[in-house]
Amino acid sequence: MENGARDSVDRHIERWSAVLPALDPCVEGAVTRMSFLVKHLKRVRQTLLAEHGLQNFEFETLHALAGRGDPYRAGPTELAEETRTSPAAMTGRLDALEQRGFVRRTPSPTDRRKVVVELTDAGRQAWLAAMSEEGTEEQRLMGVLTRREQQQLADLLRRMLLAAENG
Amino acid sequence: MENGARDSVDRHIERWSAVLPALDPCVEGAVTRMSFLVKHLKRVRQTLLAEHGLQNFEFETLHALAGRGDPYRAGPTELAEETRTSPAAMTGRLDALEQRGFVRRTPSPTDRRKVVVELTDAGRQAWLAAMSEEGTEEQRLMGVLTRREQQQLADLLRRMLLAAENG
DNA sequence: GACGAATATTTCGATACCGAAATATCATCG
DNA sequence: CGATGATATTTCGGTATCGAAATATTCGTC
Repeated sequence: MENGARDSVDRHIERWSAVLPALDPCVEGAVTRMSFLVKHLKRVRQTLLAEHGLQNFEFETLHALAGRGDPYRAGPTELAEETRTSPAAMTGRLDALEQRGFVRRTPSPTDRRKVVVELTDAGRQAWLAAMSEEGTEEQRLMGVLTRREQQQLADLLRRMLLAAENG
Repeated sequence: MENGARDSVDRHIERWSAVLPALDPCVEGAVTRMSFLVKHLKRVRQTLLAEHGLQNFEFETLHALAGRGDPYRAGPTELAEETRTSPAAMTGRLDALEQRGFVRRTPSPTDRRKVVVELTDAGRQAWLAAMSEEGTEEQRLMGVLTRREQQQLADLLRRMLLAAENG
């Protein structure tokens, strides 16, 4: 056995261990790999989305909004939390999306501080079109794992995320 | 059993499944959790580093340089690849670090196109000081897993990263 | 009902980042 | 040797992002 090949992070860690023996290879390795995988997926998705005339942040926002289900509505603050961005950034995102006609901003009838962001038909179509190819690279990478391993991975990450979210 | 609590991603996916049944909860869940965990760690690290007067990108660059081992030298391109940033971004990073006296840029004696970036003593001390607290949150999150599970996680991620790196 | 705290959104200034072009140097090969 | 392509780094223009301040509205409470 021990069929596994070494990746770039293994090489990193080997060097680091010589410099700082206290470093935990397990922790450092997992965290660094997550960071690299996320950056990789972001890059690939960016080029894929470009063919559909969408930016990364545009798709992410449409995705969050589409995930709300019918009717596709949410407040800017909810969307900011859902996508882990700042409220200020979400204002900029919505400005761009509204200008393209993908979302509509209307004042809330019950609370005049609030704004209701709604996905337009054009926005939903843009999301669906991008969605068709979106996820290809994710599936390719996850595809190297068995179904059971995919489940294991999701479970391990869920426990970590719970620790992150519950302070 | 089934002790596990639901996280924010589980709630996302439940909504999405109603909208788009073709969605693979396993893939989507793992990827989204990685993205959120990375963002979370970045935020926490940023506040920790601020107490040491360091920015996130400064630490990341010093970290990559320190990881080279003695003598702490590398070219801008190597550092850019190692940190998964663009060469243009690395130029900006090095400008900032050089101005603070944490790195030194000298022309390569063998190839006049190249630049040798070297960690100064001040840079190494700044890295070490930040390193003491750095990794606290990483260890807290990884700490919810057993040692064996941590190893499993690192192994699963390694296989995915290998798929990403090998086209 | 009025006043202060809390909430929701936007504006503002600053900045780290990226892609593409520019610049300079090296390597290859006829 | 000279030309062409590859490599290394920087510059440039544009932009998505952030923290903090500004603005507007609602809530709690006395």
